[in-house]
Amino acid sequence: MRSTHTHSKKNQSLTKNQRIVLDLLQNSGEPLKAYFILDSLKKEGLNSPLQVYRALDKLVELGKIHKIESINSFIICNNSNCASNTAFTICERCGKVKEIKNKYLKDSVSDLVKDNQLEITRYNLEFYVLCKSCKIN
Amino acid sequence: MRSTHTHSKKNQSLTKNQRIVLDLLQNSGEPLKAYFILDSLKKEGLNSPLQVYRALDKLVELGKIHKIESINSFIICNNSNCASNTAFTICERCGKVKEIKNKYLKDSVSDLVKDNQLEITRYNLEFYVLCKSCKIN
DNA sequence: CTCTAAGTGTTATATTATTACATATGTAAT
DNA sequence: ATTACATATGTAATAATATAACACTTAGAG
Ligand SMILES: [Zn+2]
Ligand SMILES: [Zn+2]
Ligand SMILES: [Zn+2]
Ligand SMILES: [Zn+2]
Repeated sequence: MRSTHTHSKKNQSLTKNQRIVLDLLQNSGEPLKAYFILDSLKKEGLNSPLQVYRALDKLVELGKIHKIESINSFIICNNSNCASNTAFTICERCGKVKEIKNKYLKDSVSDLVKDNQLEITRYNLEFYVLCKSCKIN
Repeated sequence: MRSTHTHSKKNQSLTKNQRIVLDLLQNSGEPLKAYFILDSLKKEGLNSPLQVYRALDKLVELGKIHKIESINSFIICNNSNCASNTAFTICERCGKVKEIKNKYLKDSVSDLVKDNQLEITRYNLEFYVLCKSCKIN
């Protein structure tokens, strides 16, 4: 059984623009910038920044992609359960980004913010690291 | 004993531009945007974005201020020991920002990222919340 | 004083993101 | 099939954020 059906079903309700932007991010796996996405999808019929930003906004809203704020880039969600909570490691040296997969993260981070008068609705965690290969070299 | 001396000593090595930008952020206490800072300091002699960005860069480097990535804003460090590690709560409703003061935070967050092949050099944590007063209303 | 590193002033330009508005499409009720 | 509504699209213009390049100045170390 190929994954084609599952994949298309999962993305079934997406519009054409949303789909081609999502596909690009999915195939890339890396964080991409909005104007890079625009350039890459000129041939697919995307002509203006707004078309890209609208698709990105919707995909973020759906939790299918995340925005990495400190590098103004967007990346496919690799975790499937983070909603609008994001946690990434970003290598200071090579720029490689990895989403942190830790299903207990949400509970853990809530404990960090002790003030119980606050209600955490979502979070964005950016850990700058030296990645495995950059640490060696 | 007034704090004037301590304060000026602490900022002694700052240049004129760095000082006036820092003073503005210190007096404000709120996150400010670069171009707002520029407008506010026209009368002090700041004429171009670059003058502001250069001062901001230096102050960030010195750990005296922080950049809050998700709102492209800068805020005075209210913690004095965070170096380039930042942790904020941002109210989703009113936008109020508070720096999280928790001296154990660094250790705690390191534990979150289990992969020991990674070396965390710094972090930027943005917790979106409903603040005390917004929660009530 | 001389040399150097850091900072300044200025203009221009690059990058990131939104406003405004007219048109089109999907979906559900009639 | 027609209407109504919400959502998405296409396009042009512009706003907001940030950096490059270059000539000049200042502060400190030796
Ligand atoms: Zn995710
Ligand atoms: Zn690396
Ligand atoms: Zn701080
Ligand atoms: Zn609030």
